Amino acid sequence: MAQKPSIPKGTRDFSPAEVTKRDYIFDTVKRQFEIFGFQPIETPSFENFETLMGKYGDEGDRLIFKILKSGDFISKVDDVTYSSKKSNSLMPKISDKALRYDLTVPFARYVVMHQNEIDFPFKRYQIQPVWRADRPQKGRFREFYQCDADVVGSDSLLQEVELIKLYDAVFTDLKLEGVKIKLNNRKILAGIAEVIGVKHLLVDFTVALDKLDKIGEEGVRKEMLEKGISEQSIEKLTPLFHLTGGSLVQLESLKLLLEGSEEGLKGVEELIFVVQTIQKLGLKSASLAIDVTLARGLNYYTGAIFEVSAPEGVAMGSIGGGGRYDDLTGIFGMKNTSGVGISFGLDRIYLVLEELALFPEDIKESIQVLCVNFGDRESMAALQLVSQLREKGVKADLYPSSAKMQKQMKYAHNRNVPYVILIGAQELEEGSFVVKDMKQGNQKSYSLQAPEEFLKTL
RNA sequence: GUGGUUGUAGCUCAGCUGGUUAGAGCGCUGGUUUGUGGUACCAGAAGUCGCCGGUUCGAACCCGGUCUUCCACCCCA
Repeated sequence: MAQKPSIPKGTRDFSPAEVTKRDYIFDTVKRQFEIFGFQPIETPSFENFETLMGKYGDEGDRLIFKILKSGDFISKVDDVTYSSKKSNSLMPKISDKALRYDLTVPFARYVVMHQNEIDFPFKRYQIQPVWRADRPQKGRFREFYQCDADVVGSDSLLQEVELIKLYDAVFTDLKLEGVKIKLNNRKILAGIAEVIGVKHLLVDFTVALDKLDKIGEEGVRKEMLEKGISEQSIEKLTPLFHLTGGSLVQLESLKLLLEGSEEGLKGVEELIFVVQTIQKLGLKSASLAIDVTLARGLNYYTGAIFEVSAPEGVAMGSIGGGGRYDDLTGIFGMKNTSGVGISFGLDRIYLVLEELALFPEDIKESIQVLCVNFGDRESMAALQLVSQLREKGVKADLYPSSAKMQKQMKYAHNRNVPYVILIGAQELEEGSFVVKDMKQGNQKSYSLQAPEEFLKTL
């Protein structure tokens, strides 16, 4: 009985055409990473259980894929734990490894373990798959690639500026115009919470504020009330909902609002520096804007927060994000190491490029030349020509069997092969080969002695 | 994790209130065309109706479970 093949929920196969397009994005991103001075590292696909657990909050722990221990692990669990049926206490007894959930925590682990061999500031990039036991939706998978660039060991605000320039450079190379880079600062959020007297509810406060563009001002007020924030406090936020003008104007208004909060004002100063510096340097295709409601990934960010959204008109969540974390390596015992990083959502960028038809035409070609197979004698000559072309770096192939001409032509057509070479009995006698241009439809004859004449036209 | 949604030929989908042999378009194979693809015409192959169970004389259709898809929440790339 044949088994019906299937793949797990939230995972995908990639066809040759898809891999080619994904590689185009990977290569573009990698090139810019290296141009900006980042170095690649890789870490294992699974880590020790304790390395990952507790780093992403309760919600994150739930989404981590755990790997079962080997051997007869159940028999080693004591009866009390076993009969308690509590997943939390049972988990460490049956699992001691887990699949990588993101690239940031493994990177922190890497930095701490290799601190003696690293020259700081350390700029690294990493492009590897990560796994989350999430419920899949469009653009959300259980296995997907993350693509991170981080700098550790420098608290200079120039790094924030550099990372914004890096975003711009990558999206410019990908011909993706109109990307919006949104910028905020955790210190501003903390400052606002302080000023309105809800410092202890910072997370609830920011989570609610983050939803402004989704549920509107009324929705945010309602959610804040439900989370236990008083009406008077919420009332003080009113100017926040109506910030207008350019980034610098908004930051000036924020200064007034944050009077009395040292931390908040520091956050504003930081953003003013970043915005002004970017204005001096200029951006090619992306735009930068302050968004005080931005509050993603609050777990470890301490300074700047970035989020990148697709150009207007494309229904897609964020296609990148990042921020500064002053104490990421602290959890592994290495203090006072500031880091800042950004991430590209490759799978989503792929979907956006696809929707806007921005993949270059020429990456669709699998091979440049296909030789038609006319039989044993003819194909020997064809194979020799194919070898010569390959030595010149031309992607060339010979159809493996002398199938019907129609079938071979159709194969070439379906695979988008731009040139088909014909060497039949007649050509063999004349010592020539015919090249058919599949786009134009015309064909031309060349001498087998001088294939470089054909090479010139490629 | 909560609530909802989807699943019929390789692909996109039709199939009326349960009723005999389950349909279309595209694709595929062959032919018109034995040295020429994309167009046209002709013919053909291909489906355990996601899976398991139940109701019924009878289920693609109704009911339960399960897997999958997509959506909202949660969270996030």
